[in-house]
Amino acid sequence: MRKLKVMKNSEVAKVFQDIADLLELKGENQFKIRAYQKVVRSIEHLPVEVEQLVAEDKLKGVPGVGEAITKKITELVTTGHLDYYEKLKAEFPEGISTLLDIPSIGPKTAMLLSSELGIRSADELEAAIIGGRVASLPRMGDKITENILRHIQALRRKDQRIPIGEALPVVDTILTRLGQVPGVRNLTPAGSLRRFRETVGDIDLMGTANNASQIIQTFVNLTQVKEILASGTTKASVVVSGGLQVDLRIVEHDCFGSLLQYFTGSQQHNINLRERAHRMGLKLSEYGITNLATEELEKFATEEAFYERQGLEFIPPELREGQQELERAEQGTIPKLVELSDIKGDLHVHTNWSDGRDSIEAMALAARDLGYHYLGIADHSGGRGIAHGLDAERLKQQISEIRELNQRISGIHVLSSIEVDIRADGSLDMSDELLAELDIVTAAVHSGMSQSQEQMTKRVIRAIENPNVDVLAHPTSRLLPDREPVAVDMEAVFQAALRTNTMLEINAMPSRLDLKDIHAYRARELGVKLVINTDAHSTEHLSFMRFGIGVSRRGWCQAQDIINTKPLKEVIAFPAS
DNA sequence: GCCGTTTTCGGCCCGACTGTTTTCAGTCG
Repeated sequence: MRKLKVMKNSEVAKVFQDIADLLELKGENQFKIRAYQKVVRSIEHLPVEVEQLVAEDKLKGVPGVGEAITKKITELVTTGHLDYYEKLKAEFPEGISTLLDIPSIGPKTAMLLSSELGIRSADELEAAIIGGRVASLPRMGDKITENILRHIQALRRKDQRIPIGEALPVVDTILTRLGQVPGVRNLTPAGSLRRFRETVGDIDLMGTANNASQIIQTFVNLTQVKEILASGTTKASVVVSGGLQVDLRIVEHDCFGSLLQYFTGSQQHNINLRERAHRMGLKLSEYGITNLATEELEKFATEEAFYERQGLEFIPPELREGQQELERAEQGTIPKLVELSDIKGDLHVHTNWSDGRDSIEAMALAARDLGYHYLGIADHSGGRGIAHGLDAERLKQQISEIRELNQRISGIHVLSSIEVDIRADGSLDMSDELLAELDIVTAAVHSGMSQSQEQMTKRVIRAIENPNVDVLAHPTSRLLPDREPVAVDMEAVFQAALRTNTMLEINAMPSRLDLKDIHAYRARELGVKLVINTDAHSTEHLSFMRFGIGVSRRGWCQAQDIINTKPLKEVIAFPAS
């Protein structure tokens, strides 16, 4: 029997997002619209394929999915078609919902532009504004049309979300400088950056201070500031080099907890939290908690106190995505998430033996400086010509050099490893005999990435099943922001890893973050062992570990789920068989 | 359209900003 083409979760989510947009244009009940938006976010956070849930009749367990949406999702993934959606689309001129992508344009404005002027795209809108046709419409003054033009031009410049790996260093520099201003306290990022999402749209920084104006002045005068958008007594917005917008808010100390909570989000987390509070007779806002009966406002200096007042355990920012975190906090079963300080070593770094910059010894000493107990040297195998990979002869040489180095240095143990190439047919680019001599074998796909899902899945699983392979590196081979993940059945990969006791890597390189958060979640849930590696190509890259920690925390991982939180003995002994 | 420590019906987060108003609609986070 021929299987229908698999519908990816992102594709299902897009259909429901489109439905929500169209219902907005239609002026439908806003709560119905919100129900669809909630489902979109739920699908985007799903750690398994929607198709699998449909097959197992488990859709009802997904937050925000009730009877009607269960039917629609089922129809969509089983037939590839959704009647309700097609009929809805037919009610509107094609393309009109793309107007909603322009900031400052909502459903009312989009419908007005479409019905009065027949506008269906950003380009048509721009021409209409310049031609003066838009000004004749009600509530369309000069300020509004100029604003729309600005947004259209900004969209063309592709001011979009940037990888967290680019944003975080900028933030570090700014926070270090602001931290030197006397009297400033509690400086911290908020928003998606604090939740450690893989990409961020803009950056929100928060803090408390008695002398707010002094810190605002310091902020807007930073050397990396290219443009000041706003600068007031408690808040400022700037654009830094690279086009990233950074907002700083300085607030009173006594309500910092509720403010930080509010600005950390996510939006869905806040909605769920506020609905719950409402049932308790409380109203939440960024200023604190109001008792609905007495109208009294209670303020909170810390997030811990804010959550505690609602009978909830503290929820780490990485878990605030509006999924199951409130129930867990209510039950007091929020896990103690893995932390950077739990990490005892890095099992995937490169040296100048292949495409790395530094020597084995330099990498080992840098790892020792980080407090690590061990370091795995995993240079490329020869099949990857461009990376100056090792052939059998050079690998043997490297093994003996590492042996010699371990005699000479103390405080860290260097492990002989390799990042062996998985060939197109799933065989490995190094003899089993030689692989067996290594402490750890990491395998990865670097070529033939356009294979079909069936081929790629077979290929990867064949590598996983090789008894010498301990780790599968960057399992989807995606690159942020440009290269899509390869087509591979992740559920099958997880099952194979589980069956063969093979570790899956959370590659911490900011352009990879692979496994990504929801994959880490699913793998952990199934009991697959994970390892967080930096894939460092220089000593500086060892600091990428924090990004892998962020991903694993978003996957609800504890130290016990991550192999490289364990002492050397246990790492070498894994897998037991 | 979803959902339940008040409910299978009647609610559904909350506040700020902006521009266009003369009391507020629309959008955003």
